[in-house]
Amino acid sequence: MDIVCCVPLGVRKGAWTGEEDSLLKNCIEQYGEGMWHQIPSRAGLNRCRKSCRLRWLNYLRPNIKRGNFTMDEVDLIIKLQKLLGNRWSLIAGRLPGRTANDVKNYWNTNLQKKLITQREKVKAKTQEKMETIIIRPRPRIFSKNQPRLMDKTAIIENIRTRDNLSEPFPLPLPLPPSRDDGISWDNIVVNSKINNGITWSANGLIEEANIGNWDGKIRPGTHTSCGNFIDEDQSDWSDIFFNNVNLWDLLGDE
DNA sequence: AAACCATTCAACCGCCGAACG
DNA sequence: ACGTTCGGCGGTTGAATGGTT
Repeated sequence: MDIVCCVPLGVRKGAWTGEEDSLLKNCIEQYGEGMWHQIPSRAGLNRCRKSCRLRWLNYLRPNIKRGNFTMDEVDLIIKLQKLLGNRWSLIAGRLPGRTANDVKNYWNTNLQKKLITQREKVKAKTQEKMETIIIRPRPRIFSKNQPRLMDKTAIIENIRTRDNLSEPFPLPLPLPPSRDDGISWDNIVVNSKINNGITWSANGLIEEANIGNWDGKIRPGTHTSCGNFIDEDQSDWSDIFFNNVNLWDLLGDE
């Protein structure tokens, strides 16, 4: 085991002096990198091996690039951090002349803060949208093999039953507007346009682009908003529900 | 001019895996 | 198989510096 991070009694710590730097540099130029445990004695330094190694790698090594990070470098750091996580040595390996410590420091002092504030903004914006979305009716995709949607009579019957029994309405909620079922959607939905050319209009119609018209039937095989193809025999309530979720997710991008 | 606060970055700390005896 | 040493890494710290009041 290490002796408490290689610190025998009397070993110097803290900032390096110019004299120490030149001793270390001369030693490594003479003996080469590596064998760090031998460096302090060879160089005549009262420093631990780790301290010597760190000083060399982060400061004394030739071709170390100093100064501000360029836009390209910053861009690369962000991309690589996203890809690799906090693998600073790997990230620094892709940035000639930059050390892992430099990259890490730059990330901690600059980029992390920016990303956090950016995320907070996005989060706040999302919450704002959520509040709006919550009060909207949900557009739906209907399958003809859903028994309750086989015909409008069944729907009306379902509503009557539900109203009488005061039961919670089954998913997904609420039912789409119907032209003659007596339910007034006009108060709720007024030309609220959604993606893919699907429009809920005041008279209760879905003006469709690639989803079947609301007339109590759905044409066999329906494309969803996210490009999936639902076979007429595969669709069920959960499909409908989750497809709707996807559909409404798209609204978040507007 | 002085006190205070915020930021930067060099250096330290503790841990891990590989190599070795 | 086990213990020790070594190199390496990421997280953290704190002195130095700059900016603000």
